[in-house]
Amino acid sequence: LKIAFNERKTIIIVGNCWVEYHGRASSKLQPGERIVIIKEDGSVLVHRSRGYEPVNWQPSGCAFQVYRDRGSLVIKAIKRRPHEIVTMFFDRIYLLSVLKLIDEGEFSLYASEEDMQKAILLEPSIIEDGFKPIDYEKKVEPGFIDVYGVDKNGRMVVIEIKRRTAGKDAVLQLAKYIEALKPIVSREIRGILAAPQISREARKLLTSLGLDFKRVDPKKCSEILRRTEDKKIIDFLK
Amino acid sequence: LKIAFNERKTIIIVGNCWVEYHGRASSKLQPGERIVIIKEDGSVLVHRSRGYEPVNWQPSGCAFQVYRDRGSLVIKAIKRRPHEIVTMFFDRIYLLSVLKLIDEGEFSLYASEEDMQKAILLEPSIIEDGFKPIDYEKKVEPGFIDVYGVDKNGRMVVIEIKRRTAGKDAVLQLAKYIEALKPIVSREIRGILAAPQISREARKLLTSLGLDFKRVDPKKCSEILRRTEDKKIIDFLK
DNA sequence: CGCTACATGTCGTCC
DNA sequence: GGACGACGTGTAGCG
Repeated sequence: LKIAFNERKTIIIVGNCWVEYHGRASSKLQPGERIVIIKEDGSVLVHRSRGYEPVNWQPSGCAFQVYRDRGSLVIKAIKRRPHEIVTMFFDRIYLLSVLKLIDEGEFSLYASEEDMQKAILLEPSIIEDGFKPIDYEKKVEPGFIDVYGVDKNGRMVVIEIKRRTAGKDAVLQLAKYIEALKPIVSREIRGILAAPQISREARKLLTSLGLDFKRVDPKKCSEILRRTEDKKIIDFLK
Repeated sequence: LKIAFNERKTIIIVGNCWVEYHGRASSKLQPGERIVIIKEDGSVLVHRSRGYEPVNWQPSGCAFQVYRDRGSLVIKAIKRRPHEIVTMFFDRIYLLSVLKLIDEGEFSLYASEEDMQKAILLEPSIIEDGFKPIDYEKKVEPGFIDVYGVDKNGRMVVIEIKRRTAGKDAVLQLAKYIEALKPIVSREIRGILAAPQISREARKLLTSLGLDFKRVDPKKCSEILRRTEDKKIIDFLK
């Protein structure tokens, strides 16, 4: 097992164990049968029989100590910054598997907020006719403006993008950016929240602040992107 | 395998697979060797050889379809609300384990934000001398106030608790609550952000809004809690 | 079911 | 290394 750690293999252990954690918080897990995965990059997962989330874990970059103590196998996973320790005690092991996984497969995700941003820049009419983007990820005092530009009447437009139902936090974020821009830009500033949906309360707040909402579907955005990528390839081949 | 699903067992599969996901977004994972866990409550995890997070997953409550297609094992995990499908294709399986995990062990976590809240209510002096809490988790228009009360001079105090370094969002949250209370409470309102630390920018914002910061350590809070629990037991035994 | 806020969130990214 | 925001965030709690 120690050799396995040194050789950076992936380890699966199923057995009866109890776990302690100390770090940003502390936790204790009483004995029970669990699945433990220790990955080659030094990440650790302790999974119970239910639930998506691990009950205990450690992100990648751990150092390990393995030893026997009164008939139990003890594995310590130690991390610096933040300093955190997960200690696992096993008294019975049902399955122990040491693997070298070969995994070069590419992972691609579509319809993220980034896709929405790209789609708006490529096809600004999904916000409104005549909208012209000027820049994106623009730093202003309170943070970054997703996209800004001018509308068909030449008014400045600030856009905040959310890939899911926009809540009040999204409205406050948009309002914050506009407030920060007001002293810099003397012209009138419009704010548009672009999201697939908006919560009732957020809508109220938005209206009271004189800002706009524009329904934008992440899926459609990713389609626009792919269509445009295809077009690029076609243009290139011409 | 189908029987295993019906009997609500926990399944571990290690093998060469590719995965598709469609739902709120879409994703594709090219072939590679991975660890797949299907739990008895219908949650699914696809783990690569690195990283804390699963590359694909499904929260609990999935329905499953299992079949063979052109020499590959196909497992579909389907979820309603939101409607999402993860499809896994295996062409080689190195390890297949069907388990019934017995896990009744209790899990307890210390030093959460809830612990901090309880500690402040039990020992208000950790905020400041003379502070008297009135209520907690109080609903106001924009959300819930963690704790509020009065200081030694009878001024109203609103407290926002954060278990880690407070950022600008925490300051805005506190400011939001105070704004909402101003029309209701005619008296002066003080706002205190209670957290182990505060970011430089958040500090500036806090000061400019005339609000206060009080350093509170989550660990110390959990100690106060346990001390007080011990005291309760001692009092009970008297 | 919608909304709100927490989380040992984790992770990327920019300064 | 700190700060900040996104995430298919997940999860619990409340109306």
